[in-house]
Amino acid sequence: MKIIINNSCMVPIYEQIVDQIKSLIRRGELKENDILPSVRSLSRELKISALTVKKAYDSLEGQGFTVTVHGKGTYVAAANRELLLEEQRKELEADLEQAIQKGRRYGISDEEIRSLFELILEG
Amino acid sequence: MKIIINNSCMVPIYEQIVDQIKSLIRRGELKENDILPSVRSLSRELKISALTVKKAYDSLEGQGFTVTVHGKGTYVAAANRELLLEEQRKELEADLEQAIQKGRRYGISDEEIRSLFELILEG
Amino acid sequence: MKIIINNSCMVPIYEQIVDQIKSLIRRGELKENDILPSVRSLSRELKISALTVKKAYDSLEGQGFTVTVHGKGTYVAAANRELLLEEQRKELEADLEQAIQKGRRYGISDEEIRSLFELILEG
Amino acid sequence: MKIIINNSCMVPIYEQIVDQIKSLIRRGELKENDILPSVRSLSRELKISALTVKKAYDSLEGQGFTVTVHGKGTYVAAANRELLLEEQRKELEADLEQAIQKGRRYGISDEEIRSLFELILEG
DNA sequence: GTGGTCTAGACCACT
DNA sequence: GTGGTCTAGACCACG
Repeated sequence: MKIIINNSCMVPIYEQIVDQIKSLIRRGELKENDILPSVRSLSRELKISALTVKKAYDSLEGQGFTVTVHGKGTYVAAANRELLLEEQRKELEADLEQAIQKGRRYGISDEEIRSLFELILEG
Repeated sequence: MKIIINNSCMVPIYEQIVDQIKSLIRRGELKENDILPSVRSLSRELKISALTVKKAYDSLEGQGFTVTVHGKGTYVAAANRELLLEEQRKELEADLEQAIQKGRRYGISDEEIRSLFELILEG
Repeated sequence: MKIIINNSCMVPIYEQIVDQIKSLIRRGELKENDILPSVRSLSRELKISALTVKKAYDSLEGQGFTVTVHGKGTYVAAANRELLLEEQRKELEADLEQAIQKGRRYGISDEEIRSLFELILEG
Repeated sequence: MKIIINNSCMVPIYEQIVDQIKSLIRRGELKENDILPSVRSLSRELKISALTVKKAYDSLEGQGFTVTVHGKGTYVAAANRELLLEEQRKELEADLEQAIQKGRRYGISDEEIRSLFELILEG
């Protein structure tokens, strides 16, 4: 589990965990019936509160991506990777569209928006 | 002052006010030395607490967009177009960066992100 | 009455009026039994609210520098110019001392404080 | 945290808190990454509203002296000595300027003001 | 009338 | 537990 927490960005930690586990499932690095690290071990590994990891796992289970078996652990559910991919793509699309619309409301030209985008993407 | 409060979204009310007043300044609907509605009248109009409006006005003043005169009112500050443009550009940059980072967390390649971006921008 | 209002500084307008009339009395430009401009005329002249002028006159009367005769006007009281001078000097002394002490608390050297003072006085 | 609130003076409570925390940082009693008392605990300790403490903390963060992490607490920011020194110098400058202006409003000559200043500084 | 401060308590999100 | 927002109402100072 190579999960990276960015404490300085404004995305909540539990959401970063959810996003990255979804990504691992989509890419096939986590397959159906694979077991996730325990709440405690992951919290130790990431040096964050166990409650935060728990919140992420709860969210994943609520969305149907995992199944928790009491006393045993949390397992990857029978996931529809295609569906997941489509969902994530749509989420990204929505975010990008919202950003672009905001830029246009601000009177920033499409050319400027594009160059800004490329600047960030290239790093 | 046509300010619209969306209570159902997660953006704080005072921030919605700040954004919309900035927008009015940018679009020239509020000009230098124009007076903003009083804290109390706007709070009455929007049916929200006066403190919430005050918080918005404090934020605007802190960012240099307005000047408050005790006992008189809050006025649009001078020479803020440049400031506003820079500010908005940074805001757009932050939004784009966040979207890109989310895409990467989802394991979507930069190429895919770029093509999605172009699709939205062109479409 | 050459009273100058500085709207941009943080001293309340009514206090500026009080200070300057005290100064006129001290310098002998306003003598015992001289009549002050009416509230209305001074408010017109300074382009400020009549209530603000009234507040200044009330303050002066409260401190014993003027006497108001209903229906006639406001007159300079039998003033003790020496006393006034001493009072104002002490007030200035207190302000300067407080500023110097604050600077020292901040760890700023006397030399720096002095050069800052000279800069402001000359500038 | 030995913060003392003076209810009888006209300086707002939140500003007194801001000033004293800045002072603690300047004197090194609060170092980089130190955590400030929580809003609630300080409000309990000082027997004031939590909102008042929050306003002080917001001000400190706005001025770059602290960093607030949601759900964790408020921490002393890095590299603020320079900032603080500049800030304090400006504060002293404002106080001195105000004193000088008051002296001039009182009709006291610059020479008199200077000699008074020197008297206090040397004395 | 205006803005400035403060209270006491509520509900929410994050850890 | 933490901070973040919001309310409804109070009192003060300035114009």
